[in-house]
Amino acid sequence: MPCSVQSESCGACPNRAYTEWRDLTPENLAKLESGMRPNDYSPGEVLYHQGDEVDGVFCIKSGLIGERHVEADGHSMLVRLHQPGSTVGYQEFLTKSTYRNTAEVLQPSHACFIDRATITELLIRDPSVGQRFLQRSLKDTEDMEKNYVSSKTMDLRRRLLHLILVLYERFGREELDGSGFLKVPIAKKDLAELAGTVPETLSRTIKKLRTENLVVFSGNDVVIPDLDAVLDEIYD
Amino acid sequence: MPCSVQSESCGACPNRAYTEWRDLTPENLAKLESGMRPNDYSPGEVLYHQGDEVDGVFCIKSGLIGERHVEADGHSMLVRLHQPGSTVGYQEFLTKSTYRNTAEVLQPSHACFIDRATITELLIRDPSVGQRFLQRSLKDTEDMEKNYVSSKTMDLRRRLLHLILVLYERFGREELDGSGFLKVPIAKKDLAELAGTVPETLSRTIKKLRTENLVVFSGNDVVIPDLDAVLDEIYD
DNA sequence: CGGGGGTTTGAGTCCGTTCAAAATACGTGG
DNA sequence: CCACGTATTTTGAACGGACTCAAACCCCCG
Repeated sequence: MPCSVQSESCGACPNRAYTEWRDLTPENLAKLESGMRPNDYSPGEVLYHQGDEVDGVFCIKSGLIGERHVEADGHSMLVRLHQPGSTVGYQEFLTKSTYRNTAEVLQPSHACFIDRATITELLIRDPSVGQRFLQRSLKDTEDMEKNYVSSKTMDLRRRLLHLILVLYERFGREELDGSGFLKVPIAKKDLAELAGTVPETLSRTIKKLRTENLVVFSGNDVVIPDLDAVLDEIYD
Repeated sequence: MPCSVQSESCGACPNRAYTEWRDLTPENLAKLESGMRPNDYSPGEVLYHQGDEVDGVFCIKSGLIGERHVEADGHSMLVRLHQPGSTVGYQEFLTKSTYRNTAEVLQPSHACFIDRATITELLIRDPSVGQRFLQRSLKDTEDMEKNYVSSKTMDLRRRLLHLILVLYERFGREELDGSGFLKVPIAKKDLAELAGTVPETLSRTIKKLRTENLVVFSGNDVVIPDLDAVLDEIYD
């Protein structure tokens, strides 16, 4: 169960500079703080379910959230990941629709729920909020468009290499010897859904990458001996 | 070659109610009109090329425009279609990037080019413009997300049926006998790219749909004997 | 009437899926 | 700390949807 926290300062939030609230005046920041509800979440919990009525958004302070879409036939896929600083559910909020996906906690997370009234008020008080959401939405469209194009023009091997590189940029670090190290923050099952495939095929592809010494998995730890070699593979 | 038209009134444009300029005051509307340049375009012409520097947007008055993405390896795909009322290139304009795709004229079209200075000015003068672009971007993200999910969870047959239904809503009409009629406004080659496949496979799928009397193509004329039957096929 | 692009048909191939089972990792209680 | 049961991951074999390559066809336009 989510464990409620008494009070919390958005002004002191380390992610504020990356959120849509970054330009708020102290006064409006106070309004935001008074209208939001911070919570701790454990992996497996959901912030909201696909199809639910929208009553606010979630601002991620720490951890990792995934948006999962499930089809009527049971097919499931991870649509995108949300890191600290990301506002989850803003799309559906701003279009006044129901949630398209289920927001699932993938790593222990701390997130703040912001209710409808507060966001609406802030959108009115400060036009920068709407502008930030516009920039965010433009980015999301671009990402999804690239995803779509990739899914049609690249085979799984290249898509996976690309995904690994994206994850490396977010969660990895370079070692002293120049190789890359990465702890994949999600289960193989979810990694498969993110890459647009099934666990079996992912497993085989990973195996092939290991034999070629391009990307070496051991559990969820990944070593990339030669980053440039991976880049060469992806970009023709 | 585009043929320049002397003057044109945005206030009298039949699509204005569907554009991002719908809320402009007469004064700002005059600003828009003075800063835009109307043109006629023939099929095959391009409004801009993938990779070009962005210097404005195109507002479609009539006709049909397609956004085509070409990969380094020659793979090409139609990303989306633009009908009258749509503003083409706004994404790249607002993100100050280069064009992601090539905007290609698919049907004889009339479009107005609006330069950077004019849009920037209007965005400052009237906040409703930014809000409209936000709503537009949210819709584009949703569309592309649905595209992406469909491409992974539905086979070509269902995707094509879905696409035909979308085209029917835009370009088709119901006949007296209750059947649907549709003139597909693009070549099969482009239809294939839009459906995320190649012409050969599209042709085979169309053939199968005809033998089942679900969707009957003859050239680019399409008859849908039973719309409900198609809907049943798509949704489980 | 003769190109020439677009469309269709045919045959073969491959990438990725499905189904099934083995192997491994993991959490929990003894 | 180890044993056990469960979930995840891996491996194996077979299938299938969509692609590729190649050729025939067709329709439109000069």
